[in-house]
Amino acid sequence: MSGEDYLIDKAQDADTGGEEEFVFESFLKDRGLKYTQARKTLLRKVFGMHDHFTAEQLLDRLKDDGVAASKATVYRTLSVLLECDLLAAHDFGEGALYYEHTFGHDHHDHLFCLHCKRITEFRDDRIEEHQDRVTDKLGFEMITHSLKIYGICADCRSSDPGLVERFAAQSRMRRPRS
Amino acid sequence: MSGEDYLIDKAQDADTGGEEEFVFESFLKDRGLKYTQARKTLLRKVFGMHDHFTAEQLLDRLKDDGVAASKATVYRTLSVLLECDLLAAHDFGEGALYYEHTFGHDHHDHLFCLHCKRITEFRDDRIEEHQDRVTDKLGFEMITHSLKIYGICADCRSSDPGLVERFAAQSRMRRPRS
DNA sequence: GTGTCTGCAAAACCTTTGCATGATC
DNA sequence: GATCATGCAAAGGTTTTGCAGACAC
Repeated sequence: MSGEDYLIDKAQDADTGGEEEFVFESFLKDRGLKYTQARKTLLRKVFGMHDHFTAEQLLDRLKDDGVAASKATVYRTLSVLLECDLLAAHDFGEGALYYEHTFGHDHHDHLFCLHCKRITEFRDDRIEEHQDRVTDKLGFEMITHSLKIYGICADCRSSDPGLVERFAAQSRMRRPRS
Repeated sequence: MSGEDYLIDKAQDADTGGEEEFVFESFLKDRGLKYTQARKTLLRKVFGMHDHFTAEQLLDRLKDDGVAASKATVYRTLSVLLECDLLAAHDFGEGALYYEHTFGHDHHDHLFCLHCKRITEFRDDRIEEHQDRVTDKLGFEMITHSLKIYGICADCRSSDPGLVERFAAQSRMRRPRS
């Protein structure tokens, strides 16, 4: 099995055909909520970010485009997008949450480079199977799960081989990764 | 393989023979830090807690015993204990961090009951092997990792079977578990 | 005695919320 | 026109930090 078999190609779903707008609008209508200009703008921006991003980064991107929205509106909109499953949030212990749009994506796990903060997605069905087995045996009903692997990516390592040791040393410091 | 094979028995290492004191004192001495009364008290309290606990819970326990320490000292001491590997911290998305003392414990993963907040430890070597395989293939140097399974434990389920559905519904709301 | 610790209160940090104003249906 | 959304600023929670006095070596 080669590395490519694990990787998830974000570019594949770069073009969703705008279907997310339909999902969002339906979700809002169903609950008597309004499809406002701010929500429209934010939805497009979020689906235009093909990496994981923080609320702050989203705010900055909006400002860059001259299409500002307030911090409160950004957080409130992200919250609605989470509820309607168009968005997922992940905590990598960096203080702020990282978001990614998920339009019918399968579950996946993450590699997080402690140096460049790059996030790589992967999926391993056998890990999933073993998780199911563990919860079955222990009588635990799984609702969700998260597997995060922290370390140094190949690019960072080749540009500075000492990184691994330095980050390993501080890995058991204040903010937890585990 | 039965459920017991996965479980980690915390009671086994309830008595460390006070060896952690030696480790802590050595660590402090090596860096020109002082083994103060507050640190001694906190170390004992931490190693007397055989479950996961938050900073707040630790503070409360200290107050109950009439042996108060300030919030600042508690946080600062926890931080030192993390550095010398006598303690580990885990974030289950509850707002505060959960700590557990680790005196030469092997790595393990966690089940977190969303209802009663009970934390169960388990270990599955095959999951670990698959993680190594993934990082190898992707050229990623793993430093640490965390696998957390969220759901409802057997006890909670038997006392209220509707819990699973209720928690599943709110699982994609604001605070992330993934 | 020098250098580190402690406690207090204030700050930091990300995120949420109250309220008056403005937009949507 | 009723209701919901927005923006601002203030509050929320946990954790960190600055500083003056107290302790350890």
